[in-house]
Amino acid sequence: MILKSISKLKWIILSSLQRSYSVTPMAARNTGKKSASLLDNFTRFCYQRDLTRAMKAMDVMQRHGINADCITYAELIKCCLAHGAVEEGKLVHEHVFSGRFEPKRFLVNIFLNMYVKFNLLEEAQSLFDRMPERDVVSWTTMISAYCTAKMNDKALEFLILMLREGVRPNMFTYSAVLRACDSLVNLRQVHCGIIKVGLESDVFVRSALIDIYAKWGDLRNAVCVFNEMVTGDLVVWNSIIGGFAQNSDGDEALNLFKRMKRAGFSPDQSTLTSVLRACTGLALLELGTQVHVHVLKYDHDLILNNALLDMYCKCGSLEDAKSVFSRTEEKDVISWSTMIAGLAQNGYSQEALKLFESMKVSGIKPNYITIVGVLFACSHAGLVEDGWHHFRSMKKLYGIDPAREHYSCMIDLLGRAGKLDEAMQLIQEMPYEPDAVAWRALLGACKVHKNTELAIYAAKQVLNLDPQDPGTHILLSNIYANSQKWDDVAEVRKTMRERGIAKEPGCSWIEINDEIHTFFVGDSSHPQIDEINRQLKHTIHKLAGVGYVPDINFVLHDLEGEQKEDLIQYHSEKLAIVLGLMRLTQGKTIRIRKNLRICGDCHMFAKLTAKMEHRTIVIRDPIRYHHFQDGICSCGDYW
DNA sequence: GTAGGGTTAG
Repeated sequence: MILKSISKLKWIILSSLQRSYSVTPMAARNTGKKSASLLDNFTRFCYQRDLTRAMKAMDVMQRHGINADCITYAELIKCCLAHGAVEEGKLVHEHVFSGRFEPKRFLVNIFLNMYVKFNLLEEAQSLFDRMPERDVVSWTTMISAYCTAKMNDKALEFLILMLREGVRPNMFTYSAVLRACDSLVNLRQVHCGIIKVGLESDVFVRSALIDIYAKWGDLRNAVCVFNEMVTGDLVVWNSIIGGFAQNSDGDEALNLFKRMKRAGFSPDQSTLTSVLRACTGLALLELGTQVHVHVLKYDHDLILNNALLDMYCKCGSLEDAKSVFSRTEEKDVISWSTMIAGLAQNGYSQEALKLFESMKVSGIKPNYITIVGVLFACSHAGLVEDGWHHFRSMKKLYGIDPAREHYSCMIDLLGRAGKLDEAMQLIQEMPYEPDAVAWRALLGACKVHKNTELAIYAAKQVLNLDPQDPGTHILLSNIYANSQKWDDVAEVRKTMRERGIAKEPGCSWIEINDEIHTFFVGDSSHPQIDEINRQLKHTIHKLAGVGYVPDINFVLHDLEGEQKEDLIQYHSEKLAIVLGLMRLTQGKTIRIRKNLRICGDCHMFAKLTAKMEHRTIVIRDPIRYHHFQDGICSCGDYW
């Protein structure tokens, strides 16, 4: 009833205005005044970002056939974008295009951009197709849209089309289109184009180039682009630091971070996230904790907090991780997955599984990475049935198809439980071609459960898929040696020589008072090495009293590639443990990071030392975490 | 009016 009255009233006003418009000059002047005030109001509402009133004013203008200027409409679109008002945006589009009013090209570009921002790619494309003239902004908007939609081919095709139409791409176009380069080949082609038009020095283009080279693992070229930096820019620094951090070169990421600070730049959220990632990779808890202080400034940055959480988890500092996790108010799937995997990797399987239940209660949907963490937890707790349950129901409950990674987890789980036949069966039945990860999982199981025959088979499969893997070559050679198959040993060594595969030297490092102490096997370069050796002998002697016998039969467990003549007592982690005992105050956890898998003897050494010295020792190898406490290890002697 | 950098597994 009320609505009817309003529309009737509107009709009366409108018709009276229309009538008066064509009657007398005086009335026309009045109407002119009315239009002016309508326009005035409309303009004011647009600039005030008052969407509701602006839309009402536009409605009246529509009925009067009045149009504002393009700049005001542009303001209104900004207002729609700010409010996420899709329908209103469409109405403005209709209004502007409905009369005899001809919008300037920049306004059409703004509508184009609006559709892109609202994820309405089809509408954007249709508007683009109808544009009589398309300038560099129109093309760039479309290219950027296709990049965001990960339609790389389309984005690159548009770059060619625009060049054909004679429109020259600018720095906006190139910084956008670089994201679409999905191989080093097309990246180099686009890079050539950029150099040709002299846009390589633009900071936006430069950071995009560095980023995409790093994403394709070509750090050499990323550094080349970076080194030509003429003007400084934080994002360019962040691109190169992030590039190294993401490519597992934490050392170089941290070096660059120091250089960045010397160059006078203050780190922002993105820098700190990459620095934390570098700390995570290197297991540098002290440095990571120092970064935490700077993170406090960005309390609500979820990405940064997730990186911090992961750093504490991967550095084995679960108390800090839990504290960061509980203080994170708006947890997302990554926060939950990180914490679940962190607990599982550090040996707290039951807690991890409980947290998974809490996650579901909280309403956050697990993703495939979450499930990897859950299966990992089941595997470590020996929960074969629970593992099968999660694996079999993941599709039904969470809509996630089991991926290779999930199969590898299940192979690990079955293998760990000694069910080698079932593990092998799963490899054969999985709907994917088994990869090196799957075979390595089986190999790990064979190693622990001492199934030499299957171990040889699995190792060969790993080497078919990853022919350069030094660890597996050494392991295979050791298995043959153990079985007295000397011809086979010689064959493996020959293959390694031919393929130029060197034994990677074992290396461990420990952080003490901001200093990183690195040890290689049999290393004598450390300034305190004599004292360390004395202490090591002393510790071994004391351990002998509680039953420690150096395990020289470490064949199936020696992944170091350290031959028997290398005295196992000089394995790098032992040196690092001893330095930790000497330099870290009683009660402080000894945390060691190692580049290769820990050997059986060092594992036993760490277990007994932890018990004898009443210390917690955490050794993180490239795959597993080992928390030694009170004579036992969180890995359950399976690694 | 169009553009660049950061988080979870294996």
